[in-house]
Amino acid sequence: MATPVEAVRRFNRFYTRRIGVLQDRSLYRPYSLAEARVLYELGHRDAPTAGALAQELGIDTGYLSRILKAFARRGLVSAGRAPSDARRRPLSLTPAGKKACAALEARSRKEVGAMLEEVPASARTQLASAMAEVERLIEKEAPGVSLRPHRPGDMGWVVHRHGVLYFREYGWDERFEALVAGIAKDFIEKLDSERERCWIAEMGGRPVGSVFVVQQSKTVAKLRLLLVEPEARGQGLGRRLVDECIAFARAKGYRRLVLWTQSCLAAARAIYKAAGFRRTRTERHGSFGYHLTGEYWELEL
Amino acid sequence: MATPVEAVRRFNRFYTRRIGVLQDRSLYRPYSLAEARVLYELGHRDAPTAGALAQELGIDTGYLSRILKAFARRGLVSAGRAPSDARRRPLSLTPAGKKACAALEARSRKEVGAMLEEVPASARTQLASAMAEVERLIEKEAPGVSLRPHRPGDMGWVVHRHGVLYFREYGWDERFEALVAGIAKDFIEKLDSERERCWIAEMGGRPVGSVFVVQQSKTVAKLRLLLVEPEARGQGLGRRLVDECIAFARAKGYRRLVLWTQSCLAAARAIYKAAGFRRTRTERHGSFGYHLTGEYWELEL
DNA sequence: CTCGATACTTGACTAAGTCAACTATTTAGC
DNA sequence: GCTAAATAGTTGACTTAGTCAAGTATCGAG
Repeated sequence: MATPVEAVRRFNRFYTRRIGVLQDRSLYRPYSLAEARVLYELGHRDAPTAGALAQELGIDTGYLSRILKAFARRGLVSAGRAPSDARRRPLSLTPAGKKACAALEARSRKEVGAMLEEVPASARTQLASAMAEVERLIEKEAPGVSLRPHRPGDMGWVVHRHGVLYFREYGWDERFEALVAGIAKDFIEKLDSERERCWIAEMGGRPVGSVFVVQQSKTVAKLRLLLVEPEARGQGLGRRLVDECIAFARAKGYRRLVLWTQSCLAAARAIYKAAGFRRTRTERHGSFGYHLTGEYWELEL
Repeated sequence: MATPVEAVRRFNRFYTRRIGVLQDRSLYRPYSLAEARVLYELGHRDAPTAGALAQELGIDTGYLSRILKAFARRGLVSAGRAPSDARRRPLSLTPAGKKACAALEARSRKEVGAMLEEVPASARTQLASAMAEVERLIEKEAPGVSLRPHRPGDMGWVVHRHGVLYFREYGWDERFEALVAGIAKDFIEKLDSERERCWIAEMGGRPVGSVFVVQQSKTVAKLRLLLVEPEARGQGLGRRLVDECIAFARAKGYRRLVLWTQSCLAAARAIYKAAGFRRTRTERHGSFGYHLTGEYWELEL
């Protein structure tokens, strides 16, 4: 795959062409593309001023002024007056303007619909969500991360991502993934929902992290399957997940929170250490195709 | 989420604006956007004719002719002559033209790079792949489906998608997902790679289906976890996966291929039936939050 | 009340893009 | 091999789109 810069440039070329095709002049008749965009904005916002429109659409104010004048002449828009500032002229569509806007929209919808006919039906929603993703990624700040309890599909996600990431980052083979699958299975089948819990971290509607607390004995809880996706790292999510577990274990009256990890998992170990865990024991073992050193950590609550 | 048509329209508005910003006139100086696009194409294709360029870029031939003439005057392009057809004039950049093209590209790269600075680093590759996906979905036919053996991450994917899809389509809760996780775990841990197998169906680089064959006894193989993603349905993939299993079971000398399914899974049952399986027994049970009728099917090999 | 912004308009212009008619050549039909 | 239709590209005459800077009206701060 090319670098992001090249990928974006490629996409720009592609979409410039595509928009050119989609925005054939004749589609907007009797309006120009700029006019059509203005009409659209007027139909979808609440009495904007000329300046706001110019900024939103990125067009010259002089040009816009002329377009609006032409619209006014044709009886499509009427300019009110702002109560507080007589320079501002809040614009709104007249009934005729609304009709023109609706007609234009209908045509656009039809045109896009025709284009979508070419796309296999199954791919259309994929297309919609890929487009939404592009927009989200360009436009918005990284969306906030929220935690939620697990729901159907999440156990599989946890297994899947453990499998992929530990293979990619440490080379661990499917046996590790199978271990995780077993833990996930047991979690669901033996779940005591009063004393055990799973948190899924979500960012922009997709999971980016997980952690589990399960009961090891009446007084000892065990933290398991802490995972943070690469794209969500470096913002304290791991720590947040661990803190959630600690608070939960305390609230439920456990006396100790324990966990098992590997010496090579530096990021996770740093989190445990910072959260107050102590290493109690280490143990060499050969698993998932490697020689590993397992570590037992615990935290008195 | 809106309909695909609305989503595409929204994206068009969004990207029109974005491209407008990105394609500020001054960026291409001393060329116009159209000139820059022509220059780019000239630099990246092998002696195209004017007609080919016009078609590729979707611009008027007359306009293009003028642009090319201006380029020729500035010594950026030279038109050769096609050996077979004297009307065609294969175009190529002179060294000066190549230099101009490279300069333009460098500027574009810099500009896009600056824009990408605003996007969190972790999101950049996501952006690139979302863009590639949009392009792929619009442009290309649905890519072909291929089968491959499993690799790390696949077991989790199988669990995940079973969890999500059976919940969405039939309401089955996490206990079903846990059952699948157990099957996946056992598959890896007890795998006899000579007599057992998993196939993952891939479309455009992402998994869209699965099926497993495991050994039940020396002479009996069992087909499990047949799954086809909604986007890949309706093109015989389910049948293809089942056929793969049958061929494998035959090749390995099994005498019978059996499977367990549910009466409500109409699509799967139809596939089994068409492949020659017979139902041998049914059994009511309550699982995953529903009253279900399990069915045992088998095929003499 | 004055000065410097702000919101919008206007005049004068250039660049961009379109359309149809034109030349030169090729291809297909007879 | 000649002619008509088709194709590749060019040109002239035009419209539209977009820019820039100067202009008017109004506002807010001192």
